Amino acid sequence: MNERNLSNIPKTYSPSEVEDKWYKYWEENKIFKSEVDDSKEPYTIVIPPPNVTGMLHLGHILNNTIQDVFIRYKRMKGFNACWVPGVDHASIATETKVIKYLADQGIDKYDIGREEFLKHCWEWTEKYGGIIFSQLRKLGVSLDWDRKRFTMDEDYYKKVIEAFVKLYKSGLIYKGYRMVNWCPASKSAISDEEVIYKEVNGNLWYFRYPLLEDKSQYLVVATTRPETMLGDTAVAVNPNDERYKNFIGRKVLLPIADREIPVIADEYVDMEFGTGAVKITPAHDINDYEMGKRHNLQFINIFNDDATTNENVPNEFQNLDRFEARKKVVRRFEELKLLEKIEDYTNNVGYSDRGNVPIEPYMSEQWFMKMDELAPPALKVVKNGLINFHPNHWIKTYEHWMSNIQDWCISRQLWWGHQIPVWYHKTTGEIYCEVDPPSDIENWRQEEDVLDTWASSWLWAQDVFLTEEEKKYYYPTNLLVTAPDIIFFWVARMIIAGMYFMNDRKTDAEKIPFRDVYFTSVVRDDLGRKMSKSLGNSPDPLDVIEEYGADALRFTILYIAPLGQDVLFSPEKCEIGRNFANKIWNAGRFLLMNAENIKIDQSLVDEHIDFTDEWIISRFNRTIKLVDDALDKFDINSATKLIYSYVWHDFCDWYVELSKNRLYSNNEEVKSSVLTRALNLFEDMLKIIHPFMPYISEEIWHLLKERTDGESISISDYPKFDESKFNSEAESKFSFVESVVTSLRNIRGEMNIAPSKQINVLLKTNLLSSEQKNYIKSLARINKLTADVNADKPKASASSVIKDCEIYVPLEGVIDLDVEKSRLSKEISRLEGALKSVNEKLANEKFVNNAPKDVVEKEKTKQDDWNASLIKLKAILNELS
RNA sequence: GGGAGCUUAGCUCAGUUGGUUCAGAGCACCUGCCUUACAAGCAGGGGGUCAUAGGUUCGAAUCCUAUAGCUCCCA
Repeated sequence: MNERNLSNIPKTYSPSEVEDKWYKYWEENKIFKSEVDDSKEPYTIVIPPPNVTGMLHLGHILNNTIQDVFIRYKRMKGFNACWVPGVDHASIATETKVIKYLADQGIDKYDIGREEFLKHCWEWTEKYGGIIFSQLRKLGVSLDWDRKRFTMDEDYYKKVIEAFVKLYKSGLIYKGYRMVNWCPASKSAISDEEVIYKEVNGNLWYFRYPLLEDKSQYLVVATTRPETMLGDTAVAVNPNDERYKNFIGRKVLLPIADREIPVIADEYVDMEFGTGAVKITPAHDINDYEMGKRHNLQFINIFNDDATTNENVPNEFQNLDRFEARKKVVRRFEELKLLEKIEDYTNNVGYSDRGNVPIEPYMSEQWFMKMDELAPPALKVVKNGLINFHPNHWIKTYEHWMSNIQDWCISRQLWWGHQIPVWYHKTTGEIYCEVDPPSDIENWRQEEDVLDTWASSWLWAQDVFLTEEEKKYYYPTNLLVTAPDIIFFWVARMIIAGMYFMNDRKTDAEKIPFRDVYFTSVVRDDLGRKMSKSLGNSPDPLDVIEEYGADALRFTILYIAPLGQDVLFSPEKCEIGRNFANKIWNAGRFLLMNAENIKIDQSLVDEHIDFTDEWIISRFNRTIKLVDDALDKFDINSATKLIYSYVWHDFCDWYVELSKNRLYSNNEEVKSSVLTRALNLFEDMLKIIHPFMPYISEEIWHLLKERTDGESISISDYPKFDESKFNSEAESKFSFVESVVTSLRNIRGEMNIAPSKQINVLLKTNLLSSEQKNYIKSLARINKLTADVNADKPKASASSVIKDCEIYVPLEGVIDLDVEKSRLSKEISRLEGALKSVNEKLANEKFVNNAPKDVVEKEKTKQDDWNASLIKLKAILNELS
């Protein structure tokens, strides 16, 4: 593993060759293992559990990369970092898949029974359950695999059941017959949050309902769902609607069903919609349901649990799919000459998130959790800042939902999941709710329903820790990283669960499940469309990793993910990360190649220091500080940009180039000193890269020197910034050199001087040290550099001015005077423009009097500097003309 | 109908409490380079009335108001 072969480091970095090797090494050496250790402060994250049979997608990549960055960063900073992996059982999704799998073999779940069906579910889970874990490993995440959890684990299952029993006994769970969102595909209730609304182009049908006492008169009602008329038990109008005032209290004869139904008045009716007269189907529409209760109407359920029509409709309409029934009802109205008209109409139809069919508002018996007591404490801890959301505007969404929260329908008519621990006595009907079944089990029948998956995963943050000792140490966790679309499903409910079930703890700060919540961006494709299977715009992350490397994918997705907004991803964008990895690789390659001939000597690390060293050390310390600050603020995107910029532009573009002067000198001691220092800086740089790009940083870290077995950059010390290393003087010395060099390169470019051609340069200044001059000489490829404040201006030269320093490149015979004049003119007008605004400011008494002194001072300095430059430039231009 | 967010270069986005030429980065584009770490690279360059209209201020991309457009969530 640690064999170093430096003689032939390839020119390009090949991630595929190193990534698997290091992941194996990390696992074998238990680098990510965390155990209770009171001498260290814990830093804990629980993974948002993916579906047990789910596949890794780009949302997971973003989410888990962010978690990994924080956990690795904290681990290197000396925290006892603990990141708990796991999956949830995804009740409805898994059951749907297993049902389909069995159906393909001609097996119906009701034929084989609950016990047999669950065996198939477990087989399915075992077959597909490990896949997402191996996919996550590819990403390089530092999860503590010894802590793998599953919501159907025996321990965890028991916790879920205990929670139910506790809530039931406290009167917070009740059973009720009421209208729920029914998914006819899975034949189960679903919660409000599992309903997604889609715009559907449909129709508005206008039906005539004849008056009972005079069939030649009728009321016209408009509906988007004709088939539900079979369950109508009233027609409603607005009491203020003059058109219908004298219909109120009379009766109409409901066509087809031949039922007498009343015309009622209710403020709720919108006079503008349709005709202003509304058919009321209390058993199949949520608004009608409320109205039915207000007016004591009859509730007629016309559907079976699969949304086919039942025995409560006329014979010929029975056992039809709801959409078939719709056609037939419309046809019949047409035949009866009771169809007034059909209009096009776009409406919002609720779909079952999982079943992907329109949901049916449906009366049924369900279990509910009361929210009025549970919600307020969970709202409080977010509002008072014990839990912080990032970006914090999510608080408003959370607050709005929490303040308008409805009781939670927690029962599902499914088998795969946590079966509700309620038993009904076969003869007395008595209800028994305990963790353990009644002892005379033969006299009892257990509730068939299972719990909503979220009613199990809401305990995740507390019950992935199996012992009280663990819970005491690791809980509250530090950070939750999740997609904003499950803020209600999961985040809110986990907070509720924390506040309720952790009530043996004294303070709210100890009860909360996590201190910070980071809401990730939503990953979309390059055109801003949602990733979807049907569009085929969802790249397989494993293919991307294969092509670009896990580090490249990780870095890229963080680099392009703006804070709090959607991230537009395409695989090609991973070139950013791949190229960056290659840059790091080659910087390392450069240093290591030099190390073959130059002695590394740590005793020389503080010797032969010049301003370029002081500058890079200053820049590095500032970068560490800025990265620390960015991560403290959960601004991970800025952190990546800071690191990218430091590595590429400061270290590679300038420092490495500057170092060549001394590395290629003939003073062995200077060479040793420079290389040793550069390698140390490079190693520290790898450490700040490591949380973002764990593989390449580990690989090069091991190439830098011999490491003992089990050592890892993952558990090395993260660099601490040292304010005393900030060095403004060195920075300004460097910046002067940089400006002069850039200016000379610009002259070369504009004057078409080949890069290979050496030039002579005169600098009229006395501000430059000999060190600075040496660097300028080599970086600008200068043959002869003269620095003399009293020198005469050479004839026919290209020129530039940096502060008070006049730069001349003699080009007698080659210079194009027009090009040079336009260069100078451009610079002059640029300066004039800038000076104008400064002059105006300083001429403004109000500015001079009101602005802070230092701002005024800075403006004055600018004015002086630019004036000086301008005068010099103008003089130069004059001489050319 | 209620709420949240967004509008800055061709594209995607930074821009801390108003104050350095503050109008920036990456990608894309143009020009020149196989310079002994890297062509997945190096050097140089062009490009924006900061959505619109008002207002506050000595000073506005930044604060306020209105308008327009886009996205998402909830009902």
